[in-house]
Parts: sequence; structure tokens; C-alpha cells
Amino acid sequence: MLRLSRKADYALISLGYLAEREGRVSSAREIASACQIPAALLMNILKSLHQHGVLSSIRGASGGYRIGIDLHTISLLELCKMVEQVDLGASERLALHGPAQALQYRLSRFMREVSVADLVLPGRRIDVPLERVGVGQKKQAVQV
Amino acid sequence: MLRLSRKADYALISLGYLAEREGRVSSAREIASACQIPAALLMNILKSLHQHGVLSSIRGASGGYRIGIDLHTISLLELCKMVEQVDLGASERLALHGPAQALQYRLSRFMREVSVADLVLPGRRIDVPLERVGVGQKKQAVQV
DNA sequence: TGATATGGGACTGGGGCGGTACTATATTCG
DNA sequence: CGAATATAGTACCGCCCCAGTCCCATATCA
Repeated sequence: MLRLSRKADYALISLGYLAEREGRVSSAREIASACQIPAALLMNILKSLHQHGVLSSIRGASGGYRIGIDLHTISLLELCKMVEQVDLGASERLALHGPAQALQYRLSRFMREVSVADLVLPGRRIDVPLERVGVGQKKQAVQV
Repeated sequence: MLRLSRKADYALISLGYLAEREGRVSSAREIASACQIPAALLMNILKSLHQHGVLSSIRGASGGYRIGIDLHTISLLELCKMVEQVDLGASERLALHGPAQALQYRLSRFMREVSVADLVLPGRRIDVPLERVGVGQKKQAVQV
């Protein structure tokens, strides 16, 4: 319908976990089991975040990750691109007609204006009815 | 990354086409060829829109579709659900944790606040750089 | 009555993405 | 040292979803 990739979802959750552990290193395994995320998959996600400087890493035994930048400085859009292995800088002009174009603009603005910190850092917690679809979805993934 | 289904995209485009033809009936074939949309697929989309009362139809030779309601009254979210054959009323509470929940809320609000008319009806046309990903995409589909 | 349209299904093929695996390298600790 | 535990990098796979097709019934026009 309009959904975030599960990878981006996992990335957000992990960042939330790391954020509330304020500076301490956490291994991929630790995060995975704490947040109920498949370990092998999470490893790859964390690698991506590291490659883009969002996380700093410590290798070797008792190593792990911690947050490496101010989460206010990266947008949701950027985060998504990171975990989806997409060329970060490449935005082009593309001749869209009419409605698609207008929607494109609004969506893209939305994604650029929401920072990861907005979503991940503690603030007033929001609790609202969710639009949910289908019956048999296995896991929760952000979806509208 | 965060993309609208192509069906929803086609639906918007078609509605735009119908809107500017102000009341006259257009057949699925006509719309398909005018808007460069696969005819067989578009037929199904138009059927869905008709089932939900967005379009009114005239059957038989020289029949077709025209817009059946005020496009201001339906949200982008509703439109998406229609073309994706999803139970319209079913929104449930779902225990999402933290970041996913916050994002869910904002996305869902966005989708509910933008009306189809906002996207489809003539207004000041927007022209902005587009976030575009990958190299080899065949067609344009709204995507952020 | 034949051509052209919608109505309402079922069906399929391919690509994307969620998830895995393997190898190399770095660090800790006994 | 060398075993254990981490990340780094990258290739790989299988399944599900969805774009797209097809078919048959029904309605309308000429």
C-alpha cells in the first residue's frame, strides 16, 4: 500500500535500542535478540549503517556498535537509502506528468523532513489506531 | 524504499484524465491508450474504482466510465486500498513499539490528509527535482 | 445479432526483498 | 600463541507479491 521496507524498520528499531543505551557498545547479536530481529539479517543492516557513518564499530571480541552521529542530522529518506544499498546522492529530474508528479513531491518532502531522531529518540510517545491490512501478516512492519 | 503501488499510480493518472474530460464517458481502452497504461490491467483498476463508487459506469457499446463522486471526499489512503482489493474499514490497534509506531502514525496521517483531488485536479503545477533510484526502471512509478 | 463495452473472477511469471552463508580480518583473553 | 568472538565484505537463494493477462457472463447500441 505504502510501506517502509522491513530493513528500514529494523534499522529504526536498532537505532532506538542503541540510543537508549547511550554510548555503550552493543553487538549485533545482542541487539538482534533484544529486538527480536533475525541476527544474520541485522548484521547486514548494521554494516550498511556503519558504512555510511551512522554507527561506529569496534571489532573483535567484546566489540560491537554504537551510534556515531547526531540522529537529528539524517533524514528518514537517507536512512532508507542506506539500508537498501542505493546510491545516496543520485536524485535526478524526471518528467512525470500530473498527479504522479504532485504526489512524488509531497511524499519526498515528507521523507526528507522527518529525521531519524524524530522517530527514534524518546519524546512524547504517540499511541494511535493503526491502519492495518490483510489478516495473516507474520510480523509488524510499518505500513499504511 | 517507500513507493506507491503502480496500480494506485495508474488510478491517479486515469482519474486525472477523466477529470479533465469533465463528465464525458471514456472507455477503458481510450484511457489506456491515452495514458499509456496496459489496457487489461487498467480494466481491473477501473472495475475496482467502480465497485467503490468512485466511478460510475455505462455498459455496452459506446459505454465507459466517468467520475462518480467529488474527488475531494476520498483520501489517497482510501484510493490505495480500493485498487489493492483491501478491506476498507478494517483498521485495528496493533502493539507496535517505539519508532515503528511513531512513523506509522505520521505516514498514516499523511495518507489520510491528502485527498485525491489534491493530486489530480488542476492547480498550481509543481515541478521539483525527484528522488529517483536505481538505473534500469522501465516505467515511472511514484517512489521515494 | 454482432460488435463493443463493463462485471467479476481466476491465473501466471518475474523481480525484489527478506533472509542466509561464507570468507577474511581484527581484538580479547587464557 | 591460538581459540573465541566480533565486524567487513560480498555473493547467493527462495518465496511472496503484484503487475499484467485471460476468460466468460452480461449489457447496450446499431
